Amino acid sequence: VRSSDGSADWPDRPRFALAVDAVVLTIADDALQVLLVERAYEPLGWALPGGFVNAAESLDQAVRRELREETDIALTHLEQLQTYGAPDRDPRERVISVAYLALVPAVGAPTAGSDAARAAFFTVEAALSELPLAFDHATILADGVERARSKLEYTSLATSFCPPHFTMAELRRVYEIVWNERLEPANFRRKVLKTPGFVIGTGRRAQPGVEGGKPAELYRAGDEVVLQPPLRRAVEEGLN
Amino acid sequence: VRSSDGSADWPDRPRFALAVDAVVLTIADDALQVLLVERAYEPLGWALPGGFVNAAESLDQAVRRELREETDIALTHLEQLQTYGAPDRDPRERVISVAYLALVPAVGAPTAGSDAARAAFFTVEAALSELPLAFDHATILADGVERARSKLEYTSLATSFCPPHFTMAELRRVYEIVWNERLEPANFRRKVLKTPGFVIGTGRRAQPGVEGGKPAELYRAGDEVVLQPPLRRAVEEGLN
DNA sequence: ATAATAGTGTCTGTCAGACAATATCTA
DNA sequence: TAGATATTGTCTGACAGACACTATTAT
Repeated sequence: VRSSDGSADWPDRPRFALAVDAVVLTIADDALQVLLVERAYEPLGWALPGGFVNAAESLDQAVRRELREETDIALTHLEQLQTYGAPDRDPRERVISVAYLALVPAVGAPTAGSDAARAAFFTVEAALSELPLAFDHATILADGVERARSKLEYTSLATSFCPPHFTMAELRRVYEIVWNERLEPANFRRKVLKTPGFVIGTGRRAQPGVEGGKPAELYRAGDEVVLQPPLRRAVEEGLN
Repeated sequence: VRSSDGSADWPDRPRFALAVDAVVLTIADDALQVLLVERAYEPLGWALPGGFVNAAESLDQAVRRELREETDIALTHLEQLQTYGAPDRDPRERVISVAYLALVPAVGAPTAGSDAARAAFFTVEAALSELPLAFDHATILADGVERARSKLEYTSLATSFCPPHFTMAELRRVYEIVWNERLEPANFRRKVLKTPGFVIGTGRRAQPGVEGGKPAELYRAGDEVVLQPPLRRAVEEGLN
């Protein structure tokens, strides 16, 4: 063992191709959706957006660069997920992939930008059960969704799915969709408002829907904050 | 963007040296300790154990191989922590490091095995404040300790620090040392025993200490289980 | 008996689940 | 007005913190 390296005169260490891949989640049409791109080269099919890391850029820079080419959406949250390095995960050559989790507010089309062959949001359910995802991307996606689910429990991360101004019902809907479980509006509101910094009330109110109803107060996201104690989801179920 | 690769006829992608480094934590002398090795090559000094990944092995295999050369302790827990890839984190050449967190029961000497120049356990406090750790290993260590601290809250991971048979006081002591905070014995016991699968009672009892006292029941670790709701530590404090 | 450690019982405050009641909008 | 959604209030059970009390060992 040579604690992370040999000596300077050991240039014969193996080198690896290094990629970043992103699980970009959003909420649209009352469902949790993930951004996928259609591959232009073999193996064809749908895959997570990503690409190879350049020689001089950091991993964060690499994933932001790749996503900027995919979509012009502002990433409201980006965190490293895990690194996948099974020797045969790419059939042609060994590729190490550093996976990221990104959350974006609901938005229209993925603005198939620049050289993207095709990019589109799919429901997570469809991506995992109907599409054959390339490489080990189904595993990465499942891990990303599980990370998002569990971080909603103990952080205020859910606001990353929301637009700049949102109502309490919209925020609650995020939880209900991600957890696939119904939450009591009154109790949810109490918990969110009792957590300092989770949301910040603007004075304004939303337009009532077409059905009428009392106009809801508009909030904006606070700093990311830890919920102590956490919000709790019932049981394991749903996908993955 | 080319979804994680270009084409098969694009062999000009950059290649990177890939290392695994491990934060190996244990509890000894009433303190949280970390395994460090003394580097045999420049830059000299102490570092986390680790080494370069071979061309055909998985990341898990690589870290287990490197640790087997360091110590013959059975790893009771091993999980991937995060990947560190800042372009200048190694002064000589760019090296991507996949960091792992390992927990081992208290044990004697680190059995400086095989080609290890020198290996020893240091208290985390000393490693972070007194030693200059090589590369970004201080950051990795701090991240590993924080991961361990937070996973004690919501999983039964603490048993990984214990020998095959342990008393409730020993398990509680793990929490007190890692969190640097005193826990109420009665309440701790109630919480642990009320969580199905956290510990399994053996019929046996420990030898009373030299001071006497009622012999404590011996338990062994159950499967890793999620604490719902979690055990709670008071506030952020201590190291990191 | 006394000291020391293990283990039990119990009171109390906090908080989440359930749900009733009130407020404010549209049609 | 009725219908819909937002918001407030309240009752209750689960559970953690605090701490007194009992049990079993050594000296």
